[in-house]
Amino acid sequence: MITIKDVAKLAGVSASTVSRAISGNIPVEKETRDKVMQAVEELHYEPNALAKGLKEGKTNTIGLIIPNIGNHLFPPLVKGVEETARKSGYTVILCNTENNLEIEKTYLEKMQKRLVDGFIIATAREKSTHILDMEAEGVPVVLLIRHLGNAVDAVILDNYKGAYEAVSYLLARGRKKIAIINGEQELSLYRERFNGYQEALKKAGETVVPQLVLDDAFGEENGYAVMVGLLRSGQMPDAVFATTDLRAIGAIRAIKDFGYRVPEDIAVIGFDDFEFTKLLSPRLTTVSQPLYDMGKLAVEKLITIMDNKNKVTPIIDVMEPTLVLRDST
Amino acid sequence: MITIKDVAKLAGVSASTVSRAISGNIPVEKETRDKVMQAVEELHYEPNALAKGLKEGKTNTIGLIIPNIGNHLFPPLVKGVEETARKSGYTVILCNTENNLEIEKTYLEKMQKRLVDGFIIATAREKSTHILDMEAEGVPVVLLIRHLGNAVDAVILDNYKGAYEAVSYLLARGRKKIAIINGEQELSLYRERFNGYQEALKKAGETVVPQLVLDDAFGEENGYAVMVGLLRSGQMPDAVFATTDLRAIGAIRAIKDFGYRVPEDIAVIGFDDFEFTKLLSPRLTTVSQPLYDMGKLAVEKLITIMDNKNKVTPIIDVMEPTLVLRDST
DNA sequence: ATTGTTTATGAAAACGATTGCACAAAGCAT
DNA sequence: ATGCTTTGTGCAATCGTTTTCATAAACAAT
Repeated sequence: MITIKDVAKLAGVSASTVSRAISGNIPVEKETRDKVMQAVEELHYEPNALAKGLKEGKTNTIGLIIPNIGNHLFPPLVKGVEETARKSGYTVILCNTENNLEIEKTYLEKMQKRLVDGFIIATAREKSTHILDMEAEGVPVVLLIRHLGNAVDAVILDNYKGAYEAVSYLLARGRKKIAIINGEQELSLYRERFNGYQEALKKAGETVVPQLVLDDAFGEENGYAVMVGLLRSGQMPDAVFATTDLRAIGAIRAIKDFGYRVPEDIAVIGFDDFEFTKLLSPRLTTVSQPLYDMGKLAVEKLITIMDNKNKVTPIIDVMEPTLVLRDST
Repeated sequence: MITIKDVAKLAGVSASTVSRAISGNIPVEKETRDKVMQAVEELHYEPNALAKGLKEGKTNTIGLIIPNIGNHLFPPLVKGVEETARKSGYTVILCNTENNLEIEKTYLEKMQKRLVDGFIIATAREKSTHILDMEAEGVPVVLLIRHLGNAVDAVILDNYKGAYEAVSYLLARGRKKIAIINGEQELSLYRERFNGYQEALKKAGETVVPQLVLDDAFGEENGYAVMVGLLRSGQMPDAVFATTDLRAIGAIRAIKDFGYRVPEDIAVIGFDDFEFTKLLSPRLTTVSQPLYDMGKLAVEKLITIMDNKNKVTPIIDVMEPTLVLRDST
């Protein structure tokens, strides 16, 4: 491996001078600088990132913690993070936790001690004392797609608004009996989506009918199962608001299996706007999250935090969803 | 930050002893070890990864270079890599190159100097002297989904076989006029898929009719465009072999737009088995790549290479595709 | 000519870990 | 009891940087 000393020797100067010539922070005579640069070229010298990091107490690396890269939500998010980080001179270490708290903790602990300058965490747990601890210790952290009250900086979506607009749209188109297929109530994002649903109905003078509120576990399969249950029950809705595209797709499959048409008999709206959602037939109307931009913003916030030594109070940035109209409504 | 010296002081021993007690490689008296461990606990000491890496010349980190995490091919691959690496005590740094050679080179250069112990590269360029250079310099590298002749270790798919089996299946079901929607001929994987197509036809006594060979740029849009062109030309195929699921989906859209039925009038087979492919209607018959396993194998190979100081000749591992039968044939 | 500044450079001390070497204490054989 | 090995520990060097401090040279001001 070629070190700074090799360069120094070839250029006929000391290691310190090489360091100064390269960094440019401290003035070096033009002539010596040229000699150094030439030696650098000649030897293809690249400074050892480890030594540099050790000395400077900084690695220009950030850790990105996500539950599952296989979930279609995350690739755009990761892309936004990665791209923005790269453009600012940061490298990102991707950590996939499999939604396993132990793995998450291990990752955080392992990297905290100077492999990484800060974290972006996108694992959607509600209570996370270990993250609060990190924040308290002064480790730079930004949450993504989740928040821990106002205790930690975060970039989240206005879930309430997304749901409110989706349901309002259905109501405006004359739909009355609107079912909701929702997710785990422990997650605030699903509670908020439910609130949006509820408020939109209330505003229109409708009431929430309990039989049309379907709580679901996860994914396409369950969307299907739950929708089948509803159709069997005799309660025939004229629209479905699914809090996830996957649930919407499952619901559509069930509706078709029962011989009904989408959107003529039952309109369906999803949530997330997974990329492939526009390849389906009917193309899915859905609430779109600006995932790429959210990833981008999270990095920008994190960099600000890392640069600012003196801690300021956390800010929660709330991004706006967009209702994307397609053929399922 | 808590260092080994803090632990040493608290335990009343020297830093060296702490190091030895922790690593366990060198015997330490039971009693002192206990004292050390207790101090470690008490202070929540975690060794500084940078200092350790600098001293040992090893970081237990691998770099994973991919063109675009947004492409559905990559999440399963990344997952396979990440999970296997983690289980072996490695951390992975994800690098998204946007298919941009400059970004790729920058990443490789930047990380080569000891931030990373080895690389897995999944960017599908044919000529890559920079990678050959790395290999020559002794940097551990494994290629994934691509290969550079026999010069560099690689994990690839038997593209020929996948295509051969897909087309043979269509032929066995009585289809005769089989079109192929293919990708850039500069990429060997598409050349191989074409060869498989060609051979299957030949074996069945059919010949390749040039009008049915469609070369395409990329994605769903182009699959659609190219298929429209074919249907307009009056050449009516009874089956389509698309070398990518996205192309297949585009083709199906075109076929439907022309009022034909899939699979009754025209059967369609894709390639890749993107996860959402089974959510479409009709559910797509396709050639599945064992992406997760390929990522896994790549890591295993890389670790072997990194452990083995003495270089052995590169091995190209060829994985088997599987034909997944669904409703589009 | 003398002193005081400025400027460019090198030597050396960090950063936090590991490890070869030296040495003391303990164990064993004679 | 003496010498020889074994065992456990500390000291100091090392990894490749950056940066403080000191010094020498160049220059300006008296």
